[in-house]
Amino acid sequence: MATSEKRQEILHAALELIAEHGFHGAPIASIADRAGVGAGTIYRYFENKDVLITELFRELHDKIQMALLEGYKTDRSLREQFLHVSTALLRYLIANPLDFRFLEQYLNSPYGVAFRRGRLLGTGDDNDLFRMLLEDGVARQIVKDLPLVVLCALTIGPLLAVSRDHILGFIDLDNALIMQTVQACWDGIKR
Amino acid sequence: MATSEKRQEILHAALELIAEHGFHGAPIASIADRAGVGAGTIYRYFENKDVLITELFRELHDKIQMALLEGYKTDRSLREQFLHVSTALLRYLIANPLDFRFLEQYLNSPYGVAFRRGRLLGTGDDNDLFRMLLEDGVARQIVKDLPLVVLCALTIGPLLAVSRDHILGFIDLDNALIMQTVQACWDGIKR
DNA sequence: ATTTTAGGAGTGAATGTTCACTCCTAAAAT
DNA sequence: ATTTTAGGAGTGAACATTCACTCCTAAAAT
Repeated sequence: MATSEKRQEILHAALELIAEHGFHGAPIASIADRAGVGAGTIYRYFENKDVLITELFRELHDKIQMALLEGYKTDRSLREQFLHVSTALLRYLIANPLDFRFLEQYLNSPYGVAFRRGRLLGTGDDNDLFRMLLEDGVARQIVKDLPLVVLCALTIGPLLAVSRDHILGFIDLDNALIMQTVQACWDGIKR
Repeated sequence: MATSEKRQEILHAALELIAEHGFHGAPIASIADRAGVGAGTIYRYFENKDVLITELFRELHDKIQMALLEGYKTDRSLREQFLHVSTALLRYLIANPLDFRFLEQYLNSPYGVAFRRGRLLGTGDDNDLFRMLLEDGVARQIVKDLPLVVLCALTIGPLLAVSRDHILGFIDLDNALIMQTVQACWDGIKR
């Protein structure tokens, strides 16, 4: 097995275990087992467990940003762009339930708070499509003049919540329901 | 110290520690210390840690339902009732940050999933004001005809998210912002 | 071409720590 | 005197991390 493969195996094993059983259910020993490596090997690739998990999140975040850009047209109306990105996010999350579950675990932990804090204090030029869209909408007076974090709460919040409900089997998020949900989010933030 | 006081001390100590440091930061020994009792004493009042935490949530849930009923008028329009309840929820959460932080920890853990599952499969006659309001709105065609869980996602989701942002210091949820946020939630679900 | 050597990736048993929970003693209540 | 309650040291299990060791590969020496 090549070196980079081994690294990926470890990341993937950690993702699966955390997604399936939460942080509690993902001891290093289990991650090593599932990745097919020795426990000590993990520490050749990652300084410690925290670094492993943070790195996992970073890669996932990038991957999702890429997915949101798929089919994104810069010449559409803001509303259409919002609907596109939101729909893409929902589709990604329900197509990749393991990614979603991990993301949720992460964001609802001390890791996530640190991430959010860094994000908000950042310069704003990071690659967060959602955030840019909302800021643009406020500037052009298409979206309600509310703080960015409130707009995020009104959009990303529900999107994550319905994804969870779908993955847990509480609802069946088919195409029609996805569109209705995304539209409802837009109704909430539009002027 | 009377028996019931001791029980309350234990519950309160657990609430504080979990709110401040998460489940990880609330070992039995610390809970006992903060409550001013011996570790063994806790097991005289609660079968195990799970029962203690579940009980804590149950009491908190009841307390919040009571707070939502404060000043609730049955003769107002659905919209006004929704705004009232949502505003009351926001006010309660930002006035009781420890309660909020605990609630969040709980709902985003395996406990919370179990709770939500029980809730959705239940008969619907439990004392959940929010849920009743939304169901009523759908029946009277005032609210979008979406599954109940989606409507919950569109309302409770953002409310919890902005509360968190306020408590973490990312925004200042003053009266004006509370009203705007609640109104935005309504805009999202109204027909 | 064959053997020797070096280096570093990989390992998992051992370590020290933390945890939920138990159990026995002592104090308080009856 | 007897029963009930409280306490906290003790217990074993689970955990992240370490470290002394084992390969394996590929370069160097012959």
